[in-house]
Amino acid sequence: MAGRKSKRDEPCPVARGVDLVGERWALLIVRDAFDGVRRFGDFQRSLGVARNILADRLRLLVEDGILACQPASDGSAYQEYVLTAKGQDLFPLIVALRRWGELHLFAPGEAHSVLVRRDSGETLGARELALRTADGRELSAAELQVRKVPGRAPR
Amino acid sequence: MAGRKSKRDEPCPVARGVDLVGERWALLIVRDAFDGVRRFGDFQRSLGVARNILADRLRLLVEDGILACQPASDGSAYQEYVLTAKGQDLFPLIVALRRWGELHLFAPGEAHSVLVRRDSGETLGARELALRTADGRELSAAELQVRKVPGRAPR
DNA sequence: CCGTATCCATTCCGATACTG
DNA sequence: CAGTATCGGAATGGATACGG
Repeated sequence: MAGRKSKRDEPCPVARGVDLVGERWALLIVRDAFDGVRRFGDFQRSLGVARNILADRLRLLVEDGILACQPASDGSAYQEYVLTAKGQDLFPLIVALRRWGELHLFAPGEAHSVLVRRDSGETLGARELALRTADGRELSAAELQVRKVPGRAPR
Repeated sequence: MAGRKSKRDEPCPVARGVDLVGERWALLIVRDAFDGVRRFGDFQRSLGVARNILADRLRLLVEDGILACQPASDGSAYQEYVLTAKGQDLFPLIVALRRWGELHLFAPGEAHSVLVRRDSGETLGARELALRTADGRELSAAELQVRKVPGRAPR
């Protein structure tokens, strides 16, 4: 008579998204995957998560098409986990979370990891990581609004 | 000897962010707040969450400085919950999640809520909701990289 | 209408032992 | 090294009753 309620059928993309990646480990695993981590043990050491939990989360992410499970790349007889196209599309989400964290979750001057350009090494701070229209103007919450699906029950 | 481990001291802004808003209800409450929801009962009906859980999450979000608890705006003798500046800065995160959901979590042609411009009513689809540099070019994962904090134990 | 308090089931998580 | 199995404790979530 308890337990979580699935939002897989909600008409709001945010709600469905939370259902898949709104869990404490999912986004951190994806973050590590963007960082180049592929092996079970490397995820485990990087995250400090219990192995059973990690195995379960990896399985779920593969089920949801966010990670793919490949036989191996080096000689190892084991699996490696890489981002699918769907998983790679989570990049802006990770960046948005990073930006918010940089802005609000560190004391002034406190050190944190940063995004840099792979070629030039140039650091991208919060200013450069904004949500913009094609003409480079920042999108603000004030000018936007959600239009709900008409023919749906309110809940 | 179990329970969750806090990531409040991690040097990665993503990890710290997950610690605050990486929970099943937090982002949905924030989403509703962007939608103009302010009252306890309205959150409750919109989310379908148990009242004790909602009260707890609202309290946490206020503690974390994401929501502010104001005495009232109409005559009601009760509270209302509005986004602080820190909370409003979560907008790009919500949008990124929405974009990903729109792209990957709906069947072709399936209806979902959309973002529209408040003035013109123009719909903003996934194409318009990208992460861009100031000159309007999309930022891709391939060209970026995370530089970790040097003087930290790998954990 | 707005919350708080309590109860119970389920889920989550960490530690550890175990198998290949 | 890469997982699986199991256990106990903690957190989560839903229902409901209660008081302001």
